Amino acid sequence: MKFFKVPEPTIMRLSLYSRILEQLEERGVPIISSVELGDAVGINSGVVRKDLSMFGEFGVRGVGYNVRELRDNIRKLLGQDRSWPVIIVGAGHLGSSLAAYPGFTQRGFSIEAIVDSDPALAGTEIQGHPVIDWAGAEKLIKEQGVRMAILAVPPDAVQSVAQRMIDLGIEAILNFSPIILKVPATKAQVQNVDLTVFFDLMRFTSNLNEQDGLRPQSSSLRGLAVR
Amino acid sequence: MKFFKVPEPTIMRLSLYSRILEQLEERGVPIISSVELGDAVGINSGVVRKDLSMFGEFGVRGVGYNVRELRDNIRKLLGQDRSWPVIIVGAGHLGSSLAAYPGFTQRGFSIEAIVDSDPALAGTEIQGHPVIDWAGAEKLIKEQGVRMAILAVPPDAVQSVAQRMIDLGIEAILNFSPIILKVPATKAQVQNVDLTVFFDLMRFTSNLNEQDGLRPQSSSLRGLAVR
DNA sequence: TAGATTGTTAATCGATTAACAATC
DNA sequence: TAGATTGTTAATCGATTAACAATC
Repeated sequence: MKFFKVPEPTIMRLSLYSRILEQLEERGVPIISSVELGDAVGINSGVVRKDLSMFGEFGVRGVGYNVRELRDNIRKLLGQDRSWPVIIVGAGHLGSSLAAYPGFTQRGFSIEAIVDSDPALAGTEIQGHPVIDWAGAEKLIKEQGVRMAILAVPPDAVQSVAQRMIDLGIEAILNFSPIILKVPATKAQVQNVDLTVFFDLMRFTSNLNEQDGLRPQSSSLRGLAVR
Repeated sequence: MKFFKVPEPTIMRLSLYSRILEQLEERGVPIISSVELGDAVGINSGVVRKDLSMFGEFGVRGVGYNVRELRDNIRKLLGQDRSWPVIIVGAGHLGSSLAAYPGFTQRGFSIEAIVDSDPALAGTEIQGHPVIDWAGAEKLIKEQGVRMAILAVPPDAVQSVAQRMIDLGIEAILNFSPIILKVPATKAQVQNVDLTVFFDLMRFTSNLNEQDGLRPQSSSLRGLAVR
């Protein structure tokens, strides 16, 4: 088999295309052009064609892309065509919220369990999902072939928890804890979703506007040197 | 005043530096070099120096950066030195979870209220935060000088909700709804936090590994053409 | 065939990395 | 002064955009 590097932005956009195509399919739209698809996700049509051409030739010149066909292909590429078992680590605020989030199920994941080190929690349920201890986690991961873990543990525990998960065979980690988790790419793929960074990004604009009393004016982020 | 463009990645890293410096300050570390700071957030030291030099000269050649001083400067740049009022739109699953998330308060935000269009909810409380209607929102935003809104509404409502918020004077939006919100940058700054994209990013790896029975081997994302 | 749109190549842009003079 | 580390410039890398031949 022949592998090639795929830019992360490309995969993120495939995810967006997938969602748009799903909507088009529901509305019964048979064909879409790269221009229309690009407009729908706010990007240049060339990017759409380039992204798709990395994985095959899905379109028909002079015509466009068959919506259902393209949707099916992208679903397959992203693994959206079946349900994936995941395990959540951490039964705190964030972990519980994630467990309650219907988006997981809607997007083809099934939350097998929530792991927590607190012995008082093992055996209970959160939103219908069993809370288990680490011994239970090992068993579950092996038996169910769980490949993905979602981390929502205190910052100081993240690194060791990740290591533990990798040792149990986990190969993809989505880290919601406010710390940049570093793991060799040969061990597992890690995605950090650091909400505090997004908060700061949002605040930067307002803070800057306040400093000079301006409303946003430029089309990109501006800076102001410390006086 | 002289403004200049700031790359978004730079601001995201400033957020990370800020957190590391906070920890160093707590531990009583007086000085840090760009190499150490870079290591802490997993990047090259040159990036650290370049990021910082955009806003001023914070270091001492041959010595490094004074931790407390640098922390204070970055806090000021990001607006972390005071509390910012925010408003959450949408009292559903996601909105409620966000309202319950202690990270907002910890990182210097105060949730003034949750707006919802359901008249049955107005007047109630979620996690101690009042749920209000749109009339209430208008009043609150004006009176409290709220500049930021966090959107957690159904996809089909996002665009109109954003417009409404901008009309009320909101200048920075953090959109958690699974849709790419598009707003002219002259109107407001928008950050999209599309969780489903992260899910797909995580799954892509596992899906690919499954297709050839491999464990992750390369240092970057790989692709496999549709056969 | 004429018009349209893909797949792909070349040109541009921007961010990261490497290197080093300035200087504590 | 000698050693260290910054601030900054030049070189590299990678992604986006523009352009167009291929082709339905």
